[in-house]
Amino acid sequence: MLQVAFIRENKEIVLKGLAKRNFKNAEELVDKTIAADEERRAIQTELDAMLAESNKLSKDIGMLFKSGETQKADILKKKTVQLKDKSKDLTESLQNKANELQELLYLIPNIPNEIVPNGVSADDNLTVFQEGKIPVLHKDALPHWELAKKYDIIDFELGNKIAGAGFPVYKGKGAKLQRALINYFLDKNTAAGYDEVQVPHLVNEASGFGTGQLPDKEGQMYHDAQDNLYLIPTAEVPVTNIFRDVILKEDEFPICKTAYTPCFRREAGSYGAHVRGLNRLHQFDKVEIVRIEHPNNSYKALDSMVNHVKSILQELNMPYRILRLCGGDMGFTSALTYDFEVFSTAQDRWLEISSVSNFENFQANRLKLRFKNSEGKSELAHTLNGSSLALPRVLAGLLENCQTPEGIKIPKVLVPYCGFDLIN
RNA sequence: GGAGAAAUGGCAGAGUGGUCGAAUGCGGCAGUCUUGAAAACUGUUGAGGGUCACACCUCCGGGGGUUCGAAUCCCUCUUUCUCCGCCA
Repeated sequence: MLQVAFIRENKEIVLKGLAKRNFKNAEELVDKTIAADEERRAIQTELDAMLAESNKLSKDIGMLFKSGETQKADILKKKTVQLKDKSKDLTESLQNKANELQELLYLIPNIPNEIVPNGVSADDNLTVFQEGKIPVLHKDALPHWELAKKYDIIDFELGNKIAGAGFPVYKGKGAKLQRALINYFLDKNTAAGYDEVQVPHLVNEASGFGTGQLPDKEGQMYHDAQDNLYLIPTAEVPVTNIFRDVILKEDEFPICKTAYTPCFRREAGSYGAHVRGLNRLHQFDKVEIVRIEHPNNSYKALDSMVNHVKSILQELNMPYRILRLCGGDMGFTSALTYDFEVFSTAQDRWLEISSVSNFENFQANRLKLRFKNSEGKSELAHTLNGSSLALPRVLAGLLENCQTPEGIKIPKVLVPYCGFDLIN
């Protein structure tokens, strides 16, 4: 969430940013927020004055008791009782106002970076880079869900039986290829300086709020009501929350973490051909990279993350492109996002396999993730994350693009991880 | 799951109803001394709100209560430790 002080002092910038997101009724919301903040501070000031008086009286009473002047003390007691009633009311209205303000702040998305293109939908995203040769496949080439069946490496029906749609079972070489990809990605990430961590796959409510999945994406997460825990939709949640309520020293930057986790998404409302096979799942594997950065360095860090993901796709020899998301297609919490898409030759379309974002201090504000700056003051850090990489669509692209009449040729870099170079 | 103990500032650790945002030690930072460093000495050192700046307010695991007044008493939740039970 944005800082109230920032909104108060930069209303025009905020409105301009929201306009880029095609955000409806922006000015009304911003004005309401600023008003709520002003009211909150007014109440706070009034309450503070009352408490100050009450504190002073209590001290006086203490002294009077000590010196034995109990009658005088009793008179003061009566006064404080009155004050207490009033301050109780004020405390309540302060709480209400603070909650109201909080609710309003939760509704305001992050301000897009200058270079975010205008636009309303995915069609308006800007292709900033493209690389890799799109292979010409033999005429009997198949989409990955057919290949999965043909070689018996992924069983969607079996997953249906055990859990439901969107929970595939990987078998044999398919399962091993999954494991190979995970290890390969983790090795690449750690070689690039990201510390590997293993984190919980369930998180509490505070963590959900910390990274912004709550309250706005409540319905997208699986929720265990009994213990009030959420299955993570991405490793971003537990990994970034490592730094919730943390004040870093300036020399601790940069913080670079990588984690493999399964990801769980309800994907309520998805349907159609675009969710076939591995295209959209309720459970999938992903290796994530997360960085905590000094504000001065976060965009440099974003570039380096983009280059890192590039290098992986180059090694895998996959045709891919990089999109700079437009205002209308960007996530709620992001200031700048680059999506990576792999071309799926048999489906003749691009599949999103990675999303790399700078959240600036939007998440940090909720997380209370700060650092001591050179003046010794606490300042919000910047958070970034990206997939490096999400498995299912990499696998889909790989199966489709690497198919030959003899079978699926495994990219060279993966062979040491799999122990085989052909699926047939 | 049962029984007991505990949770205080970066860390250790005092504080059981009144000038306590909190002794003391360590650590950190700044200075003195030194060619430099160490040692020693001196000072400084939590977070948030608020203010032009002060003042002032809130916070001693979370929430609630008693009281004129709570780190301190009561209730509750969470977490940690010890013992027992169960167990990959």
